[in-house]
Amino acid sequence: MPSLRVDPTSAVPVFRQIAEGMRSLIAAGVYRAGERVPSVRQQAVTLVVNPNTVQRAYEELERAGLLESQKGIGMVVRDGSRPAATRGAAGVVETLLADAVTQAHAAGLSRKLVDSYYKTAWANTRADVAEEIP
Amino acid sequence: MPSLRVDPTSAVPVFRQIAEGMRSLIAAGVYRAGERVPSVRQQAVTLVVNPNTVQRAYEELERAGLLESQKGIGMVVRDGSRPAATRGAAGVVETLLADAVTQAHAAGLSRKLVDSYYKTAWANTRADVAEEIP
Amino acid sequence: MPSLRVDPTSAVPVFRQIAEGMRSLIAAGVYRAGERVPSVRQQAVTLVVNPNTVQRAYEELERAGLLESQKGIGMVVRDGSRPAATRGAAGVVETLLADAVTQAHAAGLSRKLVDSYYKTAWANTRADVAEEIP
Amino acid sequence: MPSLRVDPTSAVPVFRQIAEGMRSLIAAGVYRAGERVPSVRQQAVTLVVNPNTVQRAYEELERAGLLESQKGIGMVVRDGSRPAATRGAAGVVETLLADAVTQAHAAGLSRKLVDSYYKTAWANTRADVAEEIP
DNA sequence: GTGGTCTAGACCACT
DNA sequence: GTGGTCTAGACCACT
Repeated sequence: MPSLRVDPTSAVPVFRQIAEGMRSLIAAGVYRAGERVPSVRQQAVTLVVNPNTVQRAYEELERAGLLESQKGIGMVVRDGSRPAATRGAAGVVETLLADAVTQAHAAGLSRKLVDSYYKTAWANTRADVAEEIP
Repeated sequence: MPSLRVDPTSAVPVFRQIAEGMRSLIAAGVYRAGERVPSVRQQAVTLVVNPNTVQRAYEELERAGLLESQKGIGMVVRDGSRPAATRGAAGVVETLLADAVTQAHAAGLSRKLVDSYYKTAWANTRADVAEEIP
Repeated sequence: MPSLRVDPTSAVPVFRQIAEGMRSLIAAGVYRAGERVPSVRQQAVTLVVNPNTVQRAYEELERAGLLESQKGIGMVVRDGSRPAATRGAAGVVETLLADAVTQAHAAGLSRKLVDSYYKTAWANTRADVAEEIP
Repeated sequence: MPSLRVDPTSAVPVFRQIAEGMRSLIAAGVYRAGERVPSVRQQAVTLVVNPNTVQRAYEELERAGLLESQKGIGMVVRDGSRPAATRGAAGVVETLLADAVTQAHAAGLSRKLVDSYYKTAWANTRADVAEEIP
């Protein structure tokens, strides 16, 4: 089961990590249209983070049209948000790959070496999944 | 010739962008052992950045053993720094690719789509080079 | 017949929207002295709102002297409440207009432009009425 | 000289009052393209408000494309932001007027009475200006 | 000094 | 309990 984790030492702000992580979970269909996502406080406990930080992440997702807040109820996934979430995640992945390739090229790394990193990354991902299944 | 650029809007601190950019240039052989790198002030003017920021980047490279300061001369590339720089750049690229693949997997993106992004990234890099040659 | 509606996304608290809406209906003579207003539960269903929220609005109207609760009957419009309701609504309208004009003036909008907005607002109101008559 | 004030008792969040107030000042040409606006901390002292609240207002203006943050320097008015600010302020004024007229109509207030409020609002604004000139 | 992020903790409206 | 707003105060990167 995909889960949300946060790296407090990363240069990427924690609230953005949470927003992007939730977006991935929506893209993956873990949270579906009309369903509630974990409440601000609950999520804060899970991620060991201040509620305000989660709040900020959820606000960003609301502005992006993926979530909608219902007074006294909680945050709910909006209709049609899955394709939008997928597009957003795809954009991030595309940018990361472009950055990686640009840096590799600038440092004169061989295509062969970088290809091997790319393949290994996929292999490790599958391995993670495999470990979780049994 | 690959050049150093900085994105002030990025989440990655500018001093780190400079340090990693310089490291790539060393890895690529643009700056060779015994050669001087641009002075802090010169570099600051070129990158439209505060000298303190460049200073900090150079300190990081000194700690990493890639540069050393020679009195009255300036910062000089240390002997044997090229393979170290290459290893460092390779590590960053490896991490970026791993992040990209992990996020792609979390969002349920198809391997096929992500492969296409990866190939396009390489194609764009070559196109850039081609443009720069004439 | 003018009806009561509530905008849950507004910055104005829902309970206040309800209180002011009811006051307008009293001012307009839709609810007359001695008559019952919709029960808390009924109103809550109509407005798709929690009964507590309606309750709070009715309490506010009670404190304002427009409604009184009669045991076994429900909330009833008090004698002489119509002029008071009209004065209250007039005060709100006066404040809104003052705010609008103050903000227009602060932003340097021309009197001509703001006059046109004001006239259009009246025209739209009449159009709404016309639509409702047939 | 137009100044920025905040009403902490209003239902409108303070950070939005600040954002809209600053937008009016940009629309009025008090802050011009390329100029710095008061720093977050300075503004917070002036308005007797927490810096985070000002920060949030400035973020909203940044998202709206009116301000731009320059690292270590401060928030600067973006090129071409004046017409955008004017349009934004006009929209708010239009909405306030529409609300006022709708509520007046719902309460059965006479057009004559509401017109007199509207005219008085303009008269008061001019009076304020007159008071400030000598 | 300037903006950006985060924590800790409080109060409010609404369910 | 749920989200929304706000204060007080801290640390970071950058000028």
